[in-house]
Amino acid sequence: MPDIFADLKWRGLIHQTTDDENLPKWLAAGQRTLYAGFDPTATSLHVGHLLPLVYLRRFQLAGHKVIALVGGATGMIGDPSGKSEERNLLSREVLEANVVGIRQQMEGYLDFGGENPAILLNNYDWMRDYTYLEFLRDVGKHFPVNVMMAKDSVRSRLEREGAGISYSEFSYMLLQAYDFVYLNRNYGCELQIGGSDQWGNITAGIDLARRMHGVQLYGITCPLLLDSTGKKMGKTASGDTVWLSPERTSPYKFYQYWINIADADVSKCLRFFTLLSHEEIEAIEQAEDPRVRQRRLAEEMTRLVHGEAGLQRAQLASEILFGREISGLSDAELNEIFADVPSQTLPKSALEGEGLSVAEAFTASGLAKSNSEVRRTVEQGGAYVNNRRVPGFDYQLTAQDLASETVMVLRSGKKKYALLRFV
RNA sequence: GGGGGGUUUCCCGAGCGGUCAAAGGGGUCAGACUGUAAAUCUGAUGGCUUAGCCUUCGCAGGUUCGAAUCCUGCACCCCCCA
Repeated sequence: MPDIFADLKWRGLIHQTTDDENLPKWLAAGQRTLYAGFDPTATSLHVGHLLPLVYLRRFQLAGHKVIALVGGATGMIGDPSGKSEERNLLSREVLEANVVGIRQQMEGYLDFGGENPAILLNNYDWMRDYTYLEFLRDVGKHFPVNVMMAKDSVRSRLEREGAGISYSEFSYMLLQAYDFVYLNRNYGCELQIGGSDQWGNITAGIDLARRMHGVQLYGITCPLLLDSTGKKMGKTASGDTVWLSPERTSPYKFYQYWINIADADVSKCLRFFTLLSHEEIEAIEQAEDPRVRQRRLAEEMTRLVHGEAGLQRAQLASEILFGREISGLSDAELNEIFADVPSQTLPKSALEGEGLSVAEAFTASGLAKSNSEVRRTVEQGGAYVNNRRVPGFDYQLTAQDLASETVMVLRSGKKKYALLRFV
């Protein structure tokens, strides 16, 4: 059995463990069962979820049994960990849709077939029929309030002026603690992994198991995903969340996200997210051309999330988009390459006669909000049509400026593209 | 309840009767350099039919040839006293 603990350590993926001494040996001694929980706060997972997901995958590949738990029940309450303010409750319908979406995505990352299949569970299944009275007697009885108050997630809220915490969020940890105990009883699960903000919830589960059944469980937390400037990762430069579903974040944008990872963070990302071996990663880190690191990272990540076909598409699009003048391509090719780029449709007649002013074209495409903005961009040399710089604000676009039969490719600055279709 | 201070363009923050679309910083955008980086440098940053015009300085009125600047009322915020 491969030494999973040493691997995690090498990758910098161990933040804390509940038993530094025995955990490595215990893991090395045989197949263990572990779980990680996922909050169904949206219909899709995002880059932030990838860390625990790949974490589970690593364990699975090392021969351990993994459980991915979707929090259909816990999501109804909301985990206060790492949140500075009380959260709004999600409606039941939204939650159900989210659970469905997330379950589907999980299938892409873990192997649910084969010799050592992963297990996918939803805690709503065992919490649904648990009555309040029974729960208080079985579980609540084992939680000293003074201990609960001391947990980071609760204390930081109480200390924060004007924040406070509701009773429901306060008792969230009981639910997660009980999940662990339930999984232990029914699936032999003995280890929980999560982000460092999950420490309080994980130890709550370990305490509960000891009190209820006298068993010893374990926990490992991984570091929070912060970049070198201390900001949470997983957002594009413009602040959009990087989702794992191609509908929400196109393979092209996803690929671009990783290509644009800062030098200071690229090593960490390679270690955290990819399944590449230590030797491979070290070789990449020492490559002559520093861009190899980002390219390789983007390649691995896009292949993992969007498959080989998605990667091909993203790479082709990137090549064209950051290349020279766009010409000699057909509608079909352009539509393929720019599948992810926002587009607007205008009547063909707009290009006739005088033609279409640059101002109209750029505002219609959504690349600029006002004519003044277009004027500025053009005057500063940042406006392009088919990757050719627009010579002046007075320039009129005609059928001559089409990149293919009906498509015109507009660009503002270095990276922002939009398509205009003329029909 | 009494007294004082505040509310400015995306944010912070100057301005205290005309030279104010409003200093400075941050952010953002664009350009150069580069590696589709970082750092740096340059420029831009209310709108428009752009040498000009129009709308902005909490809200509503007023004084004045002219108001972000003065007066009145209202709303919200902060501080001090009770």
